[in-house]
Amino acid sequence: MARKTGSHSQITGPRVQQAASKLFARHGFAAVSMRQIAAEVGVQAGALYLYTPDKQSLLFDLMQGHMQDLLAAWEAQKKGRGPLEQLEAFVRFHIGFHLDRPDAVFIAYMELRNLSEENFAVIEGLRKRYEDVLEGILREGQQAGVFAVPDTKLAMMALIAMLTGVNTWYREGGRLSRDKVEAIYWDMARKAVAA
Amino acid sequence: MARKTGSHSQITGPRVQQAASKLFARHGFAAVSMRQIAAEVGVQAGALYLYTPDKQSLLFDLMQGHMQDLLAAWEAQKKGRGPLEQLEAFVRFHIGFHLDRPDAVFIAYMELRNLSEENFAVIEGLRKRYEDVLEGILREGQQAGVFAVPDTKLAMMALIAMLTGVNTWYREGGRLSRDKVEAIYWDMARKAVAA
DNA sequence: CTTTGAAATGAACGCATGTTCAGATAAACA
DNA sequence: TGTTTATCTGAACATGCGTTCATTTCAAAG
Repeated sequence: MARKTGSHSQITGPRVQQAASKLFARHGFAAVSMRQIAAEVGVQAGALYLYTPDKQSLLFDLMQGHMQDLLAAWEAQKKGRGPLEQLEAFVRFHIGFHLDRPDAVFIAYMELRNLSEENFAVIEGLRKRYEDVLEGILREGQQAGVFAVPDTKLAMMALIAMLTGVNTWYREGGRLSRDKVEAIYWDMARKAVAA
Repeated sequence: MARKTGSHSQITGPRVQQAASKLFARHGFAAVSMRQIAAEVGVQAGALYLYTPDKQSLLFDLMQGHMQDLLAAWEAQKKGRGPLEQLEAFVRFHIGFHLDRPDAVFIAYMELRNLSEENFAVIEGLRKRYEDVLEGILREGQQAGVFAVPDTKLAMMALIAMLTGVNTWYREGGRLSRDKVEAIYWDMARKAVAA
């Protein structure tokens, strides 16, 4: 048997990406085989190569797509005017975006070392662009006297780590609503950098 | 040829652990082969099984040892009296301990999913004991009115994530001294939970 | 009803994996 | 000096890996 009824490139392509994302997040890039991904899609391993040149590209495309989505979503976001309003917007945006995509976030943070040198450079560039957003907000606030951060780079790293950590413990339907979580993180972030 | 001159169990054993730690941190557990570890030690792959029953145990022993060191080091630490003093001690301890062991920390955070079910439960138990230390400090401070944290578990997670993040960017001999880094993180942590 | 071509199969490729073990070696002890 | 024993080698094992490709299938176009 070959080709199942109703299967098409436009359906299988995305399904390969979804399966890879799920399995990479669950078990790690190196621990997942092309045959496992194929089984998740319901196809033989050879068929994957209709949709990706190799396993490395599967990982890279996932990470690049995620980082581009992140930057695009931030650009599309309505921003506040002052540093405090911008910081609140950033905190809430970061948490919401990350809670919506736990698998992609996990991969983006854990699988950097499995990227080839060139691919790594591309992803790092995108990540830096995102970090620069927050660093810019902090620098502005520092100059305006609203924030007191002795080192904007350190403060940026500290805040991003704190916020991204939400993915390690938050579970939908748990003790706290998403809005409550956002509010508490925003409160902590605001106070942490406050003048 | 067999057995090199001057090789002994007491020397090779620790060297296997060191090599595994270095390579797991660099490339990830699943991506490192027993032959690579053996090559790093300067031995054939078969010889590794004189020092570990299997690859999984190598990972587990590394992680368990790290977590036990962490708990023992905290116990040995001189603690302050009030919640504020205890929090400062915890922040400085956490940063110092983590900066001293970047490889072990990396493995402990990244390779949880490569543990067997039973081994995972053990490591999670140790991790919870450490998290409970910080949560206890926060709860005490909250009751004493020194801290204002609506949810101690969330605040604990947020602080630990923020502090552990130091390992992703700090490099020895960089812009900031370790003491300066500790001081800035302590300042942010203090303000973040301040009443 | 026939032709076409995209989509998928399934077998094969060379190579690497974790692990075992009989045999070789050299240091320690008698 | 001869014997023992901890230490290590090197080959082998079954299994799985990423990737390629000739072949088969089937929906749609003519």
